[in-house]
Amino acid sequence: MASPIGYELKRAQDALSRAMGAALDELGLSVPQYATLWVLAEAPGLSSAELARRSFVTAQTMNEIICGLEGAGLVARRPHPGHGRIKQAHLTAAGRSRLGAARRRVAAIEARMVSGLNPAQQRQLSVWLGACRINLQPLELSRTTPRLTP
Amino acid sequence: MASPIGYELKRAQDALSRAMGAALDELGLSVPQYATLWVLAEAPGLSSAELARRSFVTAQTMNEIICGLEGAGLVARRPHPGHGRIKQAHLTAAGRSRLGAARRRVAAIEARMVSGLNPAQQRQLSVWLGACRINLQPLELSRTTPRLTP
DNA sequence: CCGATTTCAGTTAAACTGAGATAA
DNA sequence: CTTATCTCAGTTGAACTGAAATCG
Repeated sequence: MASPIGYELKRAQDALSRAMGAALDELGLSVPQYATLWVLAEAPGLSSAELARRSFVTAQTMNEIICGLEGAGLVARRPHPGHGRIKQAHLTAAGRSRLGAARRRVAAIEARMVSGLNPAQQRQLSVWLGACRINLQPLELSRTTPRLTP
Repeated sequence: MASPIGYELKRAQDALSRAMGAALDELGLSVPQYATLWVLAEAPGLSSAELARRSFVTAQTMNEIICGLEGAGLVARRPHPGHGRIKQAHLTAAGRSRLGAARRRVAAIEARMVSGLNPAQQRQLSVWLGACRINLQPLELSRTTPRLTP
């Protein structure tokens, strides 16, 4: 057990998180904000609650993230037509532009991170990481998808 | 860019961190405390400052971790003979026993995490993760090893 | 005086739980 | 009445910076 795989995983993610944080900070974005813009670009009109579910955080946490983005003018929210309580979020023009800049920076960092691996190896690494996550999920499956055990 | 590798990395580490946190919590340990016990078992007698360097945190953060471990009776510290200010930390009998129990739980979690991979693939994954970390380091190299640019 | 170690105090980022108001 | 959404308020864990005391 010279250097456990969990240790390598944590160190690698720490390094990525730091690099992304520094790059996004220059754009006035936090990592959670970037992640939320990313989800919202692919699924416009989601509610805060739905965004929270897809990002694996609580509704309160997502509310804080969304409020920050709204205050910065990157996201706008409108009441759902015919369902007054729900607020649908979507990117503003500024939000799309900022996300584009952030994407480019993050893509450059990720490219540097896997620069020693060829495309097939990069795919393999991604697949293995996905398998690791899934292997660990069962124990907390009831927390993230409570609907399966009603 | 369907599912970026950085996303997979973060999700996998999140899952591992949650699983470890839950398992260690039952033993009254936090993840940083476990990591410190681990380092200390392999290098007894280290000072807080040296432990901080090896764990990539500030001396203040390590002080908090060590004080927690000392208060729980898992670590004891004695003044360095002939160097009054330095306190050398080492595991107590209780600390060694607790670390053993924690190790077994963590090993079980890591084994489950990579359960779909054969030993060669596990080694490959570990190597790639190490490469990812190193590829990201140069930009913050001056922070973790300031001695290289005096 | 300088450098390293320890430690007190305050702060931050990012999550959390609790609780309340509202709408379907 | 129940359930889901949104949001205010407080808390937590784990990091950080600043600053002070001590030792060699």
